[in-house]
Amino acid sequence: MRQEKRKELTRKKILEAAKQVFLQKGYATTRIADLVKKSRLARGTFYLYFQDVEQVLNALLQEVFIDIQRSVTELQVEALDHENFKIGLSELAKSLLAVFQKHSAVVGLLLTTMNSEPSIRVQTAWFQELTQATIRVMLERGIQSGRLKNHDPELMAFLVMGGLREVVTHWLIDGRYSKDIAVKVDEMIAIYMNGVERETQK
Amino acid sequence: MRQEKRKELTRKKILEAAKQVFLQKGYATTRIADLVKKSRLARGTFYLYFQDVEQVLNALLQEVFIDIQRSVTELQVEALDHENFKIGLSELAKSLLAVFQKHSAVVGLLLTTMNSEPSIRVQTAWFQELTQATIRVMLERGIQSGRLKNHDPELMAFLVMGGLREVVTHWLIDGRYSKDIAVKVDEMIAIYMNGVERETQK
Amino acid sequence: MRQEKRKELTRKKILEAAKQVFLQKGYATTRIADLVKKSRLARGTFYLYFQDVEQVLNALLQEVFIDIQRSVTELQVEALDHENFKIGLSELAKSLLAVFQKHSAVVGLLLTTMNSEPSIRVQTAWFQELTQATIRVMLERGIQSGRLKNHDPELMAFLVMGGLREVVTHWLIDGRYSKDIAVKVDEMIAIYMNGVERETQK
Amino acid sequence: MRQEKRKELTRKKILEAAKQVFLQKGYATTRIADLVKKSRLARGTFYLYFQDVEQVLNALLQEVFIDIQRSVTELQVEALDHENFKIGLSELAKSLLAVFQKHSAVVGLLLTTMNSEPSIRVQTAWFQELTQATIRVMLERGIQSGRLKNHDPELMAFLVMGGLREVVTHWLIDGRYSKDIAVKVDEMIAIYMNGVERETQK
DNA sequence: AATGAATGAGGCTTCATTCAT
DNA sequence: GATGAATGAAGCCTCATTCAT
Repeated sequence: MRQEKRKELTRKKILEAAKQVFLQKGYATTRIADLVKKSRLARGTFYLYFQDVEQVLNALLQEVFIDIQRSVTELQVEALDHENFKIGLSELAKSLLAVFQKHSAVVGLLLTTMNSEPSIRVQTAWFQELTQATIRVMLERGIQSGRLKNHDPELMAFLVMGGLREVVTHWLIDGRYSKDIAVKVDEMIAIYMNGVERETQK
Repeated sequence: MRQEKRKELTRKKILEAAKQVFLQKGYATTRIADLVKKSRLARGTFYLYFQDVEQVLNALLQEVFIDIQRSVTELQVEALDHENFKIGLSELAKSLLAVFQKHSAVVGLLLTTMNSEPSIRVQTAWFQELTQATIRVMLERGIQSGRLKNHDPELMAFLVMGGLREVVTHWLIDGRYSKDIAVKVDEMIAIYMNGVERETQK
Repeated sequence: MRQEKRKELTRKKILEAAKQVFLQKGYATTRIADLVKKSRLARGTFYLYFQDVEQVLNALLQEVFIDIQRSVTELQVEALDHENFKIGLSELAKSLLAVFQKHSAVVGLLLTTMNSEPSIRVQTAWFQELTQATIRVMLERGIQSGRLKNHDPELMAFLVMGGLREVVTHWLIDGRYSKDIAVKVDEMIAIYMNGVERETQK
Repeated sequence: MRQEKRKELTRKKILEAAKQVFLQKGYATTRIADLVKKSRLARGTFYLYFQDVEQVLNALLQEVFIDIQRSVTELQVEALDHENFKIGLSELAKSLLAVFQKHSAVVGLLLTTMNSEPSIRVQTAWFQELTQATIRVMLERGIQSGRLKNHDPELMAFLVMGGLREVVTHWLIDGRYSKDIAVKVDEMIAIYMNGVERETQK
């Protein structure tokens, strides 16, 4: 009982240290020695909980995975059934942003590592797939219900995914849009929904 | 001089080897040993040309930088003056894609490394900035001339940049859209220009 | 703690190995590999205690520094107050020789390295200065008390220092004067005190 | 004929470069690359004249050896036969100093390297021996002729040798006694001849 | 459980040396 | 003769991993 708690605490220490170190010097250059030093544990202790740095990264990603997945699946249904599609989308996006902000360090990590090493891409594939799938499903339903134009759902998913990542990256990592991120999200939706071209000859 | 040629050849050997190795095992895990093995040179020879692996990456990026910059600046003017804005955009995009395809390995590298480690982000900042600037200029002129809606140019630049990167990544790295990339580009432009929402109650 | 003792032991092992290796092949050509081989430790272990070979040399010199300084300062006072100046000097010299003999390997090292590379001269400057200062102080007091002629104390210090080093070098390194070093020291003192010229026309 | 001169010139270039480099960064850390760079010759050219850095050192020492030996042997005879022994000594010393000054860079090198590495000690042994022998011979003759006290000639040679080296080192390397070196030499002789102790009870 | 000293494989870097031009 | 690109052995250093305490 006591042991259990203590073990959990030590594990947390490592994860917390990792978050900070990854943020400071990046995942690729982080050594076990860095984690051990930051967490103020002994070198050997690390190996009682993780095999290597990658496992620590995965553990961190795991944490956010659950939250992101829940937020997406719960809201997806509501969003689609919403009489006003745009408002539904907006809510989905904002709920997602709230999760991102809660785990900002790890999400930042996710965004910067997901496209780097082949070995890591595997670990972040779930995020890619989850996002892709969510967007595709929404688009397909929108097309079926006649509310959306008949564009290639996959292509559209790529665009939204990429745009979202770019904006979130600047938001979380560069400290852009500190407060008015919600406004920007609505602008994003407006652009994707109605485009930027003025309807001249109307 | 014969020597001069030989030097140039050796340098090329290293760069060529690096392209292949980076592609295969990713930049972050590439060792000098990998490069000298692939290029079939002696360990010491590497140091006559580069200090470390990062310098090799930079040399590769440098090559494409010139081509990309030229392609963008040359066509930008034409695109903007084109009577049909969309066709101009399409041509700009396709010309850019041609450059990307010519340097596909390095551009793939650029796309995967640009958002990773802090140290590398510095090296790829030019690409970010060039793309951002190009898109912003075009948008701002479009807004001024009344052809485009008054959206935040920076936000729009992020969206296009992100979407483009996502699509190009799947194209170059995953082998998606092998042939019909041109079609997809036009679809991308259509989406950004006119949005995906159907104008129902018109 | 057990650990503490073990650490101290390992450090000692390295220092002991260094003493032997320096003696055998000289400081300048000693490699870390030599030290780990002689001390029968792993390559990496060396770096837990020292950064490079120079640090090992400094650690060794540090040890003797303390002993030499103590022996010199303690006896200096007595020597000067001695009614018979020469006997006082003799005792000071012999006490110094005892310290030299105790640390013969390191003192030999000190004598051979002190005038070599610029980088090392810095490390042995304390010895130069200590010796210089000691001799100067003694001379100046001797001059003031009227017991010594009014020669340039610095010059005199150089002569004694040089002579002492030469003799000690031959004693410690070449194995000269194995037993009668004490006799020779008294002869040195006699020479410095009364000169070698016969007082002919007295 | 032409070739001969050219060869000699190239050799000189290397030796001159070596003098400067040795002076700047010390003998032990001087690399062939340093000599090649300073002499503005090609790497391969070096090997047409010398095998390694030690050979260059030896060549430099060789030059001074001849001058020193001549100066010593020529003057030795005169000095000993001089009716005033002290004046003879003084002239010998000053003539030696003139040679030292002429070759100051190399003599400085000689003084700093002669007691370092075992391998180099061999190369500078001639200097040790020459000086020792000269001093011993002079002392022995002085003793025989009744002008000098009956001290151990070898010991005395060590003292003079050491003192001389110390003073010359400070003169050549540290820039001490820039002008009044001659005065100091006479003071040295006075000390060795008559000692520093005042003849109180006379 | 936790510790941290010790290990040695693996990667980095320098530099003497060769050899084709 | 002179050149300097290429070489690879030798030394340096880091760091994941083990293990006795």
